[in-house]
This record gives sequence, C-alpha cells and structure tokens, in this order.
Amino acid sequence: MNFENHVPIYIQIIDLIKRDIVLGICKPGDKLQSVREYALALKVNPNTVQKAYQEMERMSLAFTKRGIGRFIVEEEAIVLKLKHEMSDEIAHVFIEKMIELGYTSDEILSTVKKMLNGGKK
Amino acid sequence: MNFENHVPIYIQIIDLIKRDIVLGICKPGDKLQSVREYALALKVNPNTVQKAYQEMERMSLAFTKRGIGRFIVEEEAIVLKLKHEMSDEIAHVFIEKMIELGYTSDEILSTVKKMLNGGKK
Amino acid sequence: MNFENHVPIYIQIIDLIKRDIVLGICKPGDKLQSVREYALALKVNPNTVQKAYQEMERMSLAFTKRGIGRFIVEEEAIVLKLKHEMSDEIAHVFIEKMIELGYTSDEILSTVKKMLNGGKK
Amino acid sequence: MNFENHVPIYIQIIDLIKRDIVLGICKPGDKLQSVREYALALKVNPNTVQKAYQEMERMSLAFTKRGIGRFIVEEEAIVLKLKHEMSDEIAHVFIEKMIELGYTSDEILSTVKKMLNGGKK
DNA sequence: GTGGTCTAGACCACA
DNA sequence: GTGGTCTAGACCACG
Repeated sequence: MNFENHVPIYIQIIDLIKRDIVLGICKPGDKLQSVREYALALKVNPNTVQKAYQEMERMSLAFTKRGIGRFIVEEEAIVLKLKHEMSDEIAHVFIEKMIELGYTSDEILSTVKKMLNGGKK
Repeated sequence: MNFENHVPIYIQIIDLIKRDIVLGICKPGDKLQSVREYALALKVNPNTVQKAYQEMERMSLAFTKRGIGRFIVEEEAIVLKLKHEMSDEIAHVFIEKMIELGYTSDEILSTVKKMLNGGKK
Repeated sequence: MNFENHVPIYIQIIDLIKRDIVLGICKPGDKLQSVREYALALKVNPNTVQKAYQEMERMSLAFTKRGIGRFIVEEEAIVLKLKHEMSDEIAHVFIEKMIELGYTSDEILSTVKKMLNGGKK
Repeated sequence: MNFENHVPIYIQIIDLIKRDIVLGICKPGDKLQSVREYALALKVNPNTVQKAYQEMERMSLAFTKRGIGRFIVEEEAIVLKLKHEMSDEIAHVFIEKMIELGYTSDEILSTVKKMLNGGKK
C-alpha cells in the first residue's frame, strides 16, 4: 500500500485485487482473505479493507456468504471483462490527454513506440 | 469544470491553463485573468482559482507583479518543455499500467492503434 | 434459502416451517427432520438449523423429546393461530408503511386491488 | 432513530430522508444537512450519517458539491418515482407473503379493508 | 471463525 | 465551513 499518494487506500486495495484477478493470481469463485487477515497483511485498519470489499460487491466483483466469507464472483468471463475494461479506460484517458495537448495520431503512436523501446523507466 | 470526478478543481484549472499555453492560446509573458474574473467565468470559488495560481507560481509557471497582476513566465522554452513534460508523464503512466495488467509491448501498440482508428471522441 | 438478502437464514428456516404448518404440509404433532438431515437438505450449516429449532421452541412452536427428536407442538389450534398471527402482523406492517408514505385508505385499497389483478408472480 | 431493532441506523436514516422527500418536506435540489449537523441532531456518530449519505449517492438520490455540501438530486420526477417505488415494493412484499400463507385474493382484500376500518393499531 | 455496524476521534483537501 | 478517509476498538448476529 502506498500511504503517500492521494489515492484512497481502499481504492488501492481494490485495484490490487483486480490486478490479481486479471493476472490469474486469484480466480473466479476463490475465497478472498477475511477482512481481518487481509488488514493484518496490508497493515491497514480492518475497516479499510471492509470498505474495499463492500465496494467490490457493489461493482459485482465479489459477494458475501454470511458467516463464511467473501468470494470473487463465479463468472469466468469476469477476468477478460475486467482486463478489457481496465485497459480500455487507461488507453482512452491516455489518448484523450495527448490529443488535448495537440498531438496527432502519428505523434502519439511514435511516442508510444519510442517509450516501449526505451525500455526502462 | 467537472465537479463530479475526484480531480481537485484547482488542478483542473491548472491543466486548463497549461493546455492553453501548449496550444498557444496564451503565450509566455501574457497576463492571466484576475482571480475574480476567472472565478466568475469558471463559476468557481475565488479561493479555488487563487490556489491554482499559487500552485502555478510554485511550479514556476507564473509570477506576480504586485499591484499589476499575474503573468505567465516569460521564458519561450516553457511551451515545448511543458508539452514534453506532460506528454512524457502521460505516456509513461499509460505504459506502466498496461504492463501491470500483463500486456506485452505489441499488445499495447495494437491497442493504441485500434483506439486511434476507432476515433470516437 | 436466500443467502443474498439480509434476512437471517435461521429466520428464513422458521418461516419455511411455519408456512408448511399453515398450509397443512406438516401437522401438529409431526416430527421435524433432524438437524443434520434438514441442514443437508437445505445446504446450510447444521448450527443454523439448530438455532432455528431452538428459536421455535422458545416460541412454543416445537418441543424436544429427548433421544427421540423434535416435534411440532400438538395443539391443533396452532394452525389457525399461526395463520392469523402472521397475516395480522404482515397486514399491519403493510398498512402502517403505506400511511407513512402519505397514502389514504382509498389509495391503499386500490393499490392492493391493482396488484392482485396485475397478478404477476 | 430506533437503536433497539436490528435495522441498521444508516438505513433508517435513508428511509427517513426518503420519506421526507415523498412527503414534500424536502424538495429536489435542496441541500441536505451537513454530516456533522445531522449527526448531532440524530445523536449518532457522523460516520453513520456519512454512510447513509454515500449510500444515497449510490442510489442517485443525492450528490456532492465538493466543499459546499450535499444536495438532493435535482430531478423533480424523483418524488413520484420514489413514492411509487417504495409503495410498490411494500405492497408487493405484503401480497406475496399473504399468498404464501394460503390466502386468496378476496381474503387479502377483505383483511385490508377490515384493518383500514378498524383504524387504530 | 466470519462479516456488519457503530462510536470516538483524528487528519486532510477543498471551497 | 464542507465532505472523504482512516484508525482503533468495540459489539453483534451468523455459521
């Protein structure tokens, strides 16, 4: 967790899990760590994890079995859906901002190419 | 101004002005609108514009002539510098996030291409 | 059983049995299924059935014969009593809430009529 | 606020406000009391009011102007929509339960009539 | 054990 | 002033 930047911790937690789902580290139907466990692991307050988990339920990414635990939604398609949703969002924001700065499509493409070849940060 | 998303309004204002500089809508040395004028125009609290202007001074993008007004820094190079700084930052963030999602360089490139051709908005 | 809504599962179980009594599916004096059996059938934690049964004893709806099993109370009147108790409670809550929303008696009646005719589900 | 029953306080708060909207006590576009104010008035913790308010935003019943306050959504139709949504829900649950208990449409109607005439609780 | 709710009190950014 | 977030710690119902 990054406590320095201004992205709320509970959002960072959600993104963490979303990434784990996309990367296959946890799979549809898997049980999430309990609120207390995960809070301990991340060294944050249980309420913060709770908030993240509840937000994930609202996004239909997880659901609760009362008294048993919380689980990732059991829909296999969620992985690809998440991946595309997230990458589309990211790419869209990127391109919008570049266009706003006056870049043409060609310039945008070559910027990306250069950076990808440049390799390290 | 977008009051709904989570980007602070004063940041949105700074970005607005930066874009105007990059696009040549206002030039190095130009006088900025007064806090009150601009606040009125943007339908925003004057404190918010004030904060945006102060932040721009901190970033050496603007300076104050006491009793006269606030001006964009007079250095011509600022335009290109801004443009590159901003686009580099944007592209860098974009690529980092895509890699985090497990995309390869080729996939990133083709995603960008597709979006540029899709061309909506 | 509905694991998604917020009605405790043990309450849902009680309601299930009460309905069966009212509808004559099981009769005063009948033996209830064993905790384990019923838990298996409902795909529920045995503790939960246990709690439901205990609660029913507390409400004088059931009683235990040690070593033999649990039984529905033997009083025939229980059926009608249950039926009226439950419907009165339900109707009362309904009318109270409608009045709170500003509905008049006439409007309440016509709402009910409309719904009964609409008849879906 | 009712601290005795098991309906979460934040839900009770939401219902309170919804009722006020339906009854015209507060109108679309009105400012809601600040979190702290309302918490003080209801003698609950500000976090509890906060939770209620945020839930209302999720239901598109309210929105935030940052640094200014929270407001009821500006859509006039919301009043009737809420009223019908709530009464439909209430009536639907009522009728479902009565049917489950084996009541016929006629019996349901006459039960309601009787209760409405019976008048007091 | 699990999640759900609540309190008390704090800090922060924003307007 | 406003809302947003977070911590610490508590109690409860549920399984």
